[in-house]
Amino acid sequence: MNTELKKRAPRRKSNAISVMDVARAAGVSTATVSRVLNGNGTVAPALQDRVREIAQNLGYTPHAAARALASQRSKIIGAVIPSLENQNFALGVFALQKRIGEAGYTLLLACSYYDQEDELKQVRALIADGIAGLMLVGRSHSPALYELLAKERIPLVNGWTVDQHHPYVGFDNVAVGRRIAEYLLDLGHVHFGMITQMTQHSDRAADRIMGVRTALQTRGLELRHEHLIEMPHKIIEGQMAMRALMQGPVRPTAVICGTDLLAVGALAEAHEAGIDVPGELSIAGINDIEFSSFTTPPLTTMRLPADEIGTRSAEYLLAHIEGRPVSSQNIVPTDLIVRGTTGRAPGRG
Amino acid sequence: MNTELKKRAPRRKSNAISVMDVARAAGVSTATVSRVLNGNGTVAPALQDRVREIAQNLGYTPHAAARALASQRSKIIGAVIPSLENQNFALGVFALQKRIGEAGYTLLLACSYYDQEDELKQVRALIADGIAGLMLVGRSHSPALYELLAKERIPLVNGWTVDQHHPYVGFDNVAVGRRIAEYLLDLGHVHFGMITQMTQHSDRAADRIMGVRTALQTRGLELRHEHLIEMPHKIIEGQMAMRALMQGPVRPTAVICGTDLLAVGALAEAHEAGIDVPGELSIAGINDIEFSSFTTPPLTTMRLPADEIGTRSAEYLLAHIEGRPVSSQNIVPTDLIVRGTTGRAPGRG
DNA sequence: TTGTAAGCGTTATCAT
DNA sequence: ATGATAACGCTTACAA
Repeated sequence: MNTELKKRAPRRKSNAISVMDVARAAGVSTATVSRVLNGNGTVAPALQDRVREIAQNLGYTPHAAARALASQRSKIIGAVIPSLENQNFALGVFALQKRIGEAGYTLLLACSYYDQEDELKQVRALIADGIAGLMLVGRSHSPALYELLAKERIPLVNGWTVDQHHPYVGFDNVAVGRRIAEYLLDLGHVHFGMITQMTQHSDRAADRIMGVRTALQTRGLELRHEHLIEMPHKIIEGQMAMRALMQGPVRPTAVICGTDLLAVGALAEAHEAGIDVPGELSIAGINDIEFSSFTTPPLTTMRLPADEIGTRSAEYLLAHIEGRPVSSQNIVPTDLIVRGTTGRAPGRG
Repeated sequence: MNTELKKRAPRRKSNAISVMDVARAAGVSTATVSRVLNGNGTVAPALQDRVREIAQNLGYTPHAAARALASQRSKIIGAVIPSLENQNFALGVFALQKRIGEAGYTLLLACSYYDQEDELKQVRALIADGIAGLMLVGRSHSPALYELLAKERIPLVNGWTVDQHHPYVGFDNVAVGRRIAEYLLDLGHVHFGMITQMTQHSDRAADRIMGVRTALQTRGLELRHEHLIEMPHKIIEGQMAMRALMQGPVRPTAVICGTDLLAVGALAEAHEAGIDVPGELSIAGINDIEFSSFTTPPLTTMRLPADEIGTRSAEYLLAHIEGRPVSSQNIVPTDLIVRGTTGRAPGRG
């Protein structure tokens, strides 16, 4: 039997500073360095300071992959949003990133393009990358996705929605729809139109429609089928939708738009068509984007604090990861912002 | 000497499927599985198919951290942008994410908040996470950042700019400023104002100002000190700036805004002040955001294709990582979009 | 309190 | 063409 050591060419190593380098420089073991830098274990205060200083001077940054592999946890949080084109989500992600960054976590970001299968694929990739937590948008996700997350024990939070079965940070989109509809009903409107994003891709849009419908039904009114138009989420599509709405036999006097972006398009069409807003026609949006204060007239809308959703989602995830107690139900406040595009129904003034 | 095996409590393992599981199920070694899945090495075609199928059926996803550790490379690309509030950057990141996603990479996203030190910190974190490539915005970065990247041999691309010393995907912001100024000069304007973002935080803003200045000087004109206003990047700030501009002794007849967002604010102020645009005053933006087609009148601006910057940055990075040849200089086309907010100088019509 | 070394899930080297 | 196994950089169970 051969007892000599097998020799083998060393593998290509990164030229970065490692725990070994720090340990050697400090005259201690790698275990001690690790303990100091991770704040667990017990190391004499004086030694701690010395190790920390040496690590600092050497410019040591722990290799995240190695750490993740050894400890079976990572400092990466994932988020999958439908699209970054929607500023609402961009702002939410921005706030999320900021908050987790303060806690030493980094953000792995993916987009689902409003598709559940894509979303599942993205989540698989994020899991492979070892995320410690995940933020999603809405509550309609692939069952396989929920299973996967449960199996891997990865904390999840659904944003921009409320959810019976999973932790969430958001608001009740049904209530949002109801609220804006009730406001217009109180203004005497009877004939309603609605322009929304594709409900096929957005449980939020579907909820808002339901809210509007509910409010109308309570007053014995209804949202006529031909007065509900679903469009891709673009200003120009909002304009097209409004044009279609104004060509029907019964013209609505109040048009609720699922988002401000669509409302801006609707408003632009009213302008072009010479329709007086809010004299002849009231238009309302949902979101309160920066722009909405600067349309003419300024847009009446519902304020939905995207940044707060991001921040509180981050806080939920961090707390959950670190084992601190947190509520799984996180309602974020919404507000009706009355500006210039809404008024009493014509002839009810 | 003690020759018995040391026993030790097993460490907490993840319950995910590993190469071992696949290897066992296929009756081969882990090496073979790895070779099949990574497409290197040489494995009999029939075996390849079998292994691939088994891996598929088992739902095997390689552990990214372990892979990164063993292979010293990762499938993660990093990006640090000033802010996600700026839709321009959001769109660029969106395109970048999409393109690298198609190639099996994921996106680690961080924000610098327009601060070089923050940016350096974020890049450090991304490097620790083992990014295979990095996209930054602009060309003004901490020297330490450049050193770090060089030392770690991480490919970098600077977006939204041109750069003498580093790979870039973007356009010459000086030329953009010059172009819009020349257009207005040709319209007979002599008195110019300019509203821009804080140059302190943006080499792009500084470049655009220089471009405007250059154009004016060529015609023997100048941008007066009190006619250049730097503001945070908000619509309302654009409005404030315009108000200030209109209160001075010499009122400009043409105001160039560093971004469309500022231009929207400026336009709103002109409206409120009862100033006729473009009769009395021409206003131009830079960016061509979706909104700019829907202001009244629609905004004249420079089109800067953010999505193309993202896509081409992704392509540069991927090519570089995979050792394919690519150009380090990537100019993206910009266009003057003449719409309704600009016209001949008053009295020159 | 500190050190030793096993083990995390892969890849890549060497042997067969 | 395939298998055995060292090595990747770190954390942590256990020994000292």
